[in-house]
Amino acid sequence: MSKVDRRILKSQEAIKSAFVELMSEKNFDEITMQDIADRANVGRRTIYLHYTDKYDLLDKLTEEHINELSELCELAADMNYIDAELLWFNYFERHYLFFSTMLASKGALYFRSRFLEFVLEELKNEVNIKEGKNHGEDVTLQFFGAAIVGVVEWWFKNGKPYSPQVMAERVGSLLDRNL
Amino acid sequence: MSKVDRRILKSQEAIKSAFVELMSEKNFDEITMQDIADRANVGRRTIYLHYTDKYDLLDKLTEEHINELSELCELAADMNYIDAELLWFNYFERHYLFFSTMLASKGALYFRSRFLEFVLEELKNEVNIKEGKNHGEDVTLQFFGAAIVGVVEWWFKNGKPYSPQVMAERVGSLLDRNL
DNA sequence: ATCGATTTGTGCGCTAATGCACGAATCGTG
DNA sequence: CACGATTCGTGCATTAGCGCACAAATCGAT
Repeated sequence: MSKVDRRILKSQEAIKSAFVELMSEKNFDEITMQDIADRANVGRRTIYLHYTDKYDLLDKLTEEHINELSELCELAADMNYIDAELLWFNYFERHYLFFSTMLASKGALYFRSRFLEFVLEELKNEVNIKEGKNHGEDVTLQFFGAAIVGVVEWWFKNGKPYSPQVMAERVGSLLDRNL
Repeated sequence: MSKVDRRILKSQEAIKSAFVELMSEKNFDEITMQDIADRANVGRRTIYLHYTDKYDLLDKLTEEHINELSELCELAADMNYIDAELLWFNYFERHYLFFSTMLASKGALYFRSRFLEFVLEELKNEVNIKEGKNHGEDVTLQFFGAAIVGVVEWWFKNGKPYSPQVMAERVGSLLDRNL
């Protein structure tokens, strides 16, 4: 059981938080490594101990969240859509700053496309399970993939007008009825 | 110009903040060094790099704030009592958690007595300046010293019922009228 | 295109923090 | 009082972070 040194955890957490904050204030392209270091209160030199560059930082941060969502999907394997969506929306709410910032950001389309890609992957697993609905699978996937990403974007951009519970019920029902 | 290494500043800040938080939850005597380390997310070993023990921590923290208030007194040397008190009450408000915790704490009477001692010192400077009012100087000092500490305590214990401005006006007027 | 300013990536020597271990001290219970 | 559990203070080897410096790359203005 390898325990990660606390200093590493602290530095990484500070860097990640700083990055997300800055993403809500500036375009990705405008953010410098020194900006991140200043906001994180670490040496610029330190960032390079953990990340190759800011693209690597964005990538790793994205993958972390996607891995978490993926694990939630595994947990949800035996659940109905509503309960599964509730896990997701609860997760989105807990990481509000991250998701709202990333989905809103003008200079980081990368995140949105990666998120869509992930959602499509998960949907693909679901659709394979339900045999007999193979008519235009690609189109169906893209349709619902975009719908899910879109509704999450909408939820954040509009300041979460409904609770995670309500969102889960509505999105879950839509998925149930169509997949 | 000696620049303090950022790691030292971060560790000290974390330790001090953790200590104040814990003081609002437990008696001083019940707080262990491990409690502080855990809350501060630093190694217990690290605390000893900066402080001899928890008494030293309490002492240093107290002296820091008292030094700041003392500097405000120097700034206020040419001001009337109301403006001078405003500087103090603004300071108290900015350090709300510290002062309310320390003045409320059952296990750290040390702070209250040190604060009183400091207030008495400052009052002594003021009373010396105003010649002709030497009747029962010790009694006068203790009277107003306790009054000032008491009203600050009351302010915090009652959740700051008035703004710093109002408090400064009332306390400043009382001092003006009596000293 | 040129040029000065800014940012990037990296090597490096040094310092602060880490976690472990251990004996001493203290605490709480029977 | 005895004793086990907990906390304290400290030595120590190791590691992560620091800040500096510098060359290369990039940016923005002329």
